[in-house]
Amino acid sequence: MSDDDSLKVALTPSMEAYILHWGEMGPQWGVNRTVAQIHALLWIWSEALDADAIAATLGVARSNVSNSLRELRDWGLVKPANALGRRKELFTADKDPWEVFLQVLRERRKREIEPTLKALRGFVAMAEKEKSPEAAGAKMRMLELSELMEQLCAIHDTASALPPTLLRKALKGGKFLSIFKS
Amino acid sequence: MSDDDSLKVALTPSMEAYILHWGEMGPQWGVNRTVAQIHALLWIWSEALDADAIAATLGVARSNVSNSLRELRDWGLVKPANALGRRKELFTADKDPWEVFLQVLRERRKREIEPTLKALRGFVAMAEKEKSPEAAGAKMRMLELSELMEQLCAIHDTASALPPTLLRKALKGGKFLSIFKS
DNA sequence: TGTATTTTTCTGTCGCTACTGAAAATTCAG
DNA sequence: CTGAATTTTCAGTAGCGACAGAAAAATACA
Repeated sequence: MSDDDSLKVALTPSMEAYILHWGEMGPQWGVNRTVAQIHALLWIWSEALDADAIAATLGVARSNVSNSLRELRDWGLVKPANALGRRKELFTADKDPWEVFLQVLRERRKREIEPTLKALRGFVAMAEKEKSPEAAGAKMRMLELSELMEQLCAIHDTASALPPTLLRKALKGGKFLSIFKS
Repeated sequence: MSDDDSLKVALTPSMEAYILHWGEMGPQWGVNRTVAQIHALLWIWSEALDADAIAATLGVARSNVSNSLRELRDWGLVKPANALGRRKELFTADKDPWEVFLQVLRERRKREIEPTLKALRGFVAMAEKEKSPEAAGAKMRMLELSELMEQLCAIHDTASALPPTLLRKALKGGKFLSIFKS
């Protein structure tokens, strides 16, 4: 583990608690502990960090950090911060919670919702040819489910077409209440 | 495995495809394959099923079904259907996709969002006492994050206070567009 | 109350993923 | 171009969760 303490970053107790908590939440949302912890660290820590510092601070293998950082980059949650005159590459995470949230939404939609929707349409097509009495109800339900997903996508499209500040104000101010009043 | 085929339910190809797909999505959302498959089966199949039929149809151990059903009941996604003059207990899943979606939302909020929010408030309190320059930014971010979560909860509260039909119509009709126009 | 049926709990196994440490590849300085 | 610094890939390990099958408990019936 060769923890090279000299590279470790001095976490305050609250930071450490936050990182640990985040690390435990990760698996429940489909990312592993290390990935979640690294994101938590880069999010909570004001300056950009290099991979060795991350490894030392979290007490995980350097190679683990390398792989996890790639995953985080694939999620669009971490980006390399160019290191002026610095040999090692630095990384940062977007600090704005809303931005992070929306990015996760975008990515999950792309990875899970869209493919599932596509598959679902295929299943409905298959079900067209199935003449058993059971098949009818199943087809209907799958159709309803795909419609639900389409509606959610439509909402997401609308919301993400707006300038972010506007979106945030609309949600903060409780203006969204008005949709339901009619 | 003693697959007792006589209990197996006759899935159509589209049903089978759906169940398999759902089983693969499960792990990405924090439920294991069997749990996801059982829910898919009970959702797609019009009639209630007993545990043995489920085990035979999916080709998994009876005990596995027992445990998975409990988990699904904890999630509020499956309920026992009382079996008139029937020895074995039967189970069904709510068929309405919207209802399922909202139930998952409720449950995840209770299990993950609320506790995290609570923890987060604790971390912010801890951070109050930390006088390092790094701590200030971290505290602010944690506060912002907790505010984001509160806002999402508020939206959820509002939406779930409505009669379900009304909610659905509001979202279907694209009325939600209006929030953002101002 | 005893017996048959069904469900749950328990224990051990297997498989998969996360993770480490080492080796290979890449990047950069001189 | 050469060698040091750094990052990525690779192969092996370990730990954990999912799962099967057996044993125990609960439930229904007579």
